[in-house]
Amino acid sequence: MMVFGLSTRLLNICIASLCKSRLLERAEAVIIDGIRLGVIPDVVTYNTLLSAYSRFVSLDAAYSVVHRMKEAGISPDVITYNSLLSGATRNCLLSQSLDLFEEMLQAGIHPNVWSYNILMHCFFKLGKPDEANRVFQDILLHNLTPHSATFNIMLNGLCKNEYIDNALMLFRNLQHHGFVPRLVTYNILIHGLCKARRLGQARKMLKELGESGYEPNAITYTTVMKCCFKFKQYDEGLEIMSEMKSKGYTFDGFANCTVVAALVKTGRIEEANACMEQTMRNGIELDLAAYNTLLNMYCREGKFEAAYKLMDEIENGGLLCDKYTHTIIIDGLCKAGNIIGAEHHLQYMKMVGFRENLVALNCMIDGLSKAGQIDRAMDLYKSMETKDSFTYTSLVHNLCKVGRFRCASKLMMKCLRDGKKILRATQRAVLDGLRSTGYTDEARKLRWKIRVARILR
DNA sequence: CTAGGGTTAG
Repeated sequence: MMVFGLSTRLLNICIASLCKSRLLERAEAVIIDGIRLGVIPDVVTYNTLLSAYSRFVSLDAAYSVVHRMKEAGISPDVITYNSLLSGATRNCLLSQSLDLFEEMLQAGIHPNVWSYNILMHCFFKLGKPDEANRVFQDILLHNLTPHSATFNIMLNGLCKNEYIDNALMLFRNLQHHGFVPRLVTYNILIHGLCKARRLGQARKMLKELGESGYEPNAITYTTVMKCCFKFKQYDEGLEIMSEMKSKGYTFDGFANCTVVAALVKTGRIEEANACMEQTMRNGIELDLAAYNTLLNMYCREGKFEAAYKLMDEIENGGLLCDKYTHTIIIDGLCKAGNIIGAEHHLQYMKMVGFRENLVALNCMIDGLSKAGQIDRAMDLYKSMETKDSFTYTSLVHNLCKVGRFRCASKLMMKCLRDGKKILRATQRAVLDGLRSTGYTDEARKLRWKIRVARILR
């Protein structure tokens, strides 16, 4: 008995290590060998295997382990259910999660704090913060000791459901009761603040993070950086980028795309080049999004030959150019004043099977209007299935530039009726234009419409 | 077992 117990423990250690390295087939083989030698797998063995299948393979594969363990006469325990629950929640099979929870209760298995943690997470994913909060209260009422993850899940869920103020309040309250935030906690709140455009508070939280003795990690940096770029605070974002670099963090593929795109957008081509090269030196392979980023860089430099060559390389390397690739080329050609080339590429895009692409057409509209072909831009606009605020802003802006204020005004009214917003500067250009050319009534009418639209929104 | 993710247009 003693020998068996010990052997099963050893088996489990071995299985855990194989599972951790995702060597599931080897793990299965070891279990079979073990049985042959008389080592009986227990609930821990199956749970370990199940959790790995759920994480690395599929939920169905995890269920088949449950089936096998039941056949072997072993009853699922709370950990079995928690693994299934977290798998279902991770895969957004939320009703399945709720069913599993119910099933667990029916089977007479008492949920532990992790079961409740996952359930909370599930309710947040469902967009039901009230239900999640009820679970949170349940944890406290059932005298289950909350784990620090319990609080982090709660805070994250509140942030994701746009209850950032509640999250902050809970955070302060918890701190007051002795909760020691972890780095994750700060990252959660900083992301929430960034998303809510509260950059000042995000900055303060970043400072607090430092004062608590933590060092921002790569996640902290990329969160804040991305947020700066999103709100067009490029200098600030780039400053964070260099701070991140100076701390010795390197970019992964995702961060690299964000940074290079921002550098290109702000005309810092040299730096963009350097960044791209550094990332490649770090052994990160370029995928399609990275190629697209590089392609955009070539276009902005006017290196169209290099751009076309890169497109060939992409497709020869087994990747397929996507709508981003083609749109980047079309926009690049437009910006370089090569309208004919851009139109050709638009045709080509259609030919290789892409359906009408709003962004590509918007680029075309902008290109045509800037190249003095505003009537053709208007024709294109009329032929479009869908329009958005870019379409309107681009046309209205360029109509103003050539002094066609009444046409611009009409288009803007249509835009407002469509419920699309238009850049403030462009609105002003139309109003000023109408007034300066004597159409004060029209200006007044337009102003009224703008106000109404603002109230309705 | 919770935190960030990339690329295009005004």
